[in-house]
Amino acid sequence: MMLRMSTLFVRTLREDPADAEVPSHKLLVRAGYIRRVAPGLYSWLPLGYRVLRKIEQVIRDEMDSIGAQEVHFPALLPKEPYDATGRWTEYGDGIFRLQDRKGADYLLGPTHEEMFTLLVKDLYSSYKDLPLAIYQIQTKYRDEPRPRAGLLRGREFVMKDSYSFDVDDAGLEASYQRHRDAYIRIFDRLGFDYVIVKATSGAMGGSRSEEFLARADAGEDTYVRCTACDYAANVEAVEVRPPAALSYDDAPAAHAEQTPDTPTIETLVDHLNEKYPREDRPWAAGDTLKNVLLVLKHPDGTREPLAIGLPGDREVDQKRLEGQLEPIEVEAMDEAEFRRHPALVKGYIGPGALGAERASGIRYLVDPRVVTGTRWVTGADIDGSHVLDLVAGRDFTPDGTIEAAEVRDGDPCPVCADGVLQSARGIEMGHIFQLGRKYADALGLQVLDENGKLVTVTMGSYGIGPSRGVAAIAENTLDDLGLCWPREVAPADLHLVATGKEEAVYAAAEELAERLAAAGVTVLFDDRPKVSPGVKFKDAELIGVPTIVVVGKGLADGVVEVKDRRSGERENVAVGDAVSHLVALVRR
RNA sequence: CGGGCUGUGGCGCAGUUUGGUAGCGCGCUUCGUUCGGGACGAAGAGGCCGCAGGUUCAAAUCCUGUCAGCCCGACCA
Repeated sequence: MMLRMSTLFVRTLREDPADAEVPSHKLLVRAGYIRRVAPGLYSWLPLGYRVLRKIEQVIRDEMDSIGAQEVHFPALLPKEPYDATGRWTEYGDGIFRLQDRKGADYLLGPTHEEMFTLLVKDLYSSYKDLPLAIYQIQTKYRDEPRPRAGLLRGREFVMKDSYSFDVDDAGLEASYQRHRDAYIRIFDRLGFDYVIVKATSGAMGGSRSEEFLARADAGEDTYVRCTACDYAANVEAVEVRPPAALSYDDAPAAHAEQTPDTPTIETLVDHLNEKYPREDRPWAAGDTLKNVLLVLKHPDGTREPLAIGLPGDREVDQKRLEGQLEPIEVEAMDEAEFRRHPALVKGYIGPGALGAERASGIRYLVDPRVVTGTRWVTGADIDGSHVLDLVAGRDFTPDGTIEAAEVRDGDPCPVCADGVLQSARGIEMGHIFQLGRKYADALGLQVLDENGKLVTVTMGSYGIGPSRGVAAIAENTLDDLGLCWPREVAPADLHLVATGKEEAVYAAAEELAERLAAAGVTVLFDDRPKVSPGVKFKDAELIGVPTIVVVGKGLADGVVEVKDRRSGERENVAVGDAVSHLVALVRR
């Protein structure tokens, strides 16, 4: 098919839009792929919509190839199913809610686990019907607190979501693996640089979980990779490998010391080095046990205090913490709440007081590095005093451990002995996880097994964001000149530019474009008269079709110029060979 | 929700400090010249200066209020 620049509904912009910060956002607007309508809401112009549909088509192909069947739900949904799973409440301000003329509550679907589960329950009742995998490509709505970066975080976005249904865990594992393999084929075909990382399952519930991230500095996710083995994980999902418990037989008894004016870790370490110097090495922040007080906000509005103990050289990573507690939110304990626990002396909080306070409802969880036998300097619960040689497991026993400490470059790899972790940023483009029976339980999805017994179905959930994918792939592949699409998702196969003022050039270009189109190639044909060559070349580079063909001054010598958008390499091809040459190039 | 910034033709911006006929570049229209790297000349079209109220002879500009947007932090495809 042929798209003519002279009539294509597009206007390229010479300057970056003022409201865009991220490169992909700037370029998608400048090249005329999308237009902003309201925060987090974008209209698709012809070029952008073509890219979106091509991504969707790759996804469809591969989902169909593993036997997943496409269905389609409404985006406008009744409240009841979301009440049944508690998510009408859990989602809070995150969903768009509305009422019909009778006052009944509805929502614009932020995700469709409930609907899929109920649909299967509606139709199926036997183990013989399983396994089943169904999916849809749907517009989702989430009232994001802060939409940003164009398509990267919108309030309306397109999601491919699929769900697997199995009678037992082995079946779920197999379904998960099938999807994982299909995802790898999808992302390979899309032709950009991605990584698969361990992930937390987030608000959807469930256990085993992996994310597909497009590598991009503009991404919102931080992940780590091991320098030695193939371990890769979202920082939220990193599980610190706890050191072995230490013997504390020869440890001195804990002893409180005067440490006036040491409310921070830094002042404390300085004080220790001055007054209680160690023989082997100076005191360091990592020798101290810092106790941080937080408040957990449950979805139902209740607030629960929580104390976290971690090595003093690390901060609490709130995102990481919330990743594990979802849907609970976390915030720092404020002054008023602090005063309700008089045993807590700000700046000098230790496990001692936390022990006493635990009866009044403060749970005390520690970093996994705080294992039995480790010796710490920590608050004595008296202003200006700390305890030295406080031994975990002897002098205090926490309620458990929690992954709350920040992950840093250079931390040891959790799985291999040789490597250390290195971090980078990425854009979450796909997420697969084993939901288990959370939704099936909540909504009563059961089938009869071969013994005639009712069993609860186990589910997997698999998402890809095609609209975010447009931005993620753009971000991952663009260069200084503009967008630079992988062949599989480009809005056209070729960008054919006619330059010059002679009629003959346009006639030759027109004929070439028509023959290519007839051969099944999608040609974006710049047939605009009276537009200078410079403008056409700049537009072609900005729009980012992978191959640019120039019909112009070479025509006198019987050649057209074929240029690779990414490498910039150009070659002359005889006019007579152009069609076969280009068809082969595009099909490669 | 906290912090920072910004609202002026379709787009990007100046003008606001010090009130006095609303400007520049890009884009758009017409004519002519140009035609391989965002061409040139001439003539045009297009603006309740975010909104409301106030001060003043006079408000884009000062005051009060309000709304919206963007960016940075807590959410997710």
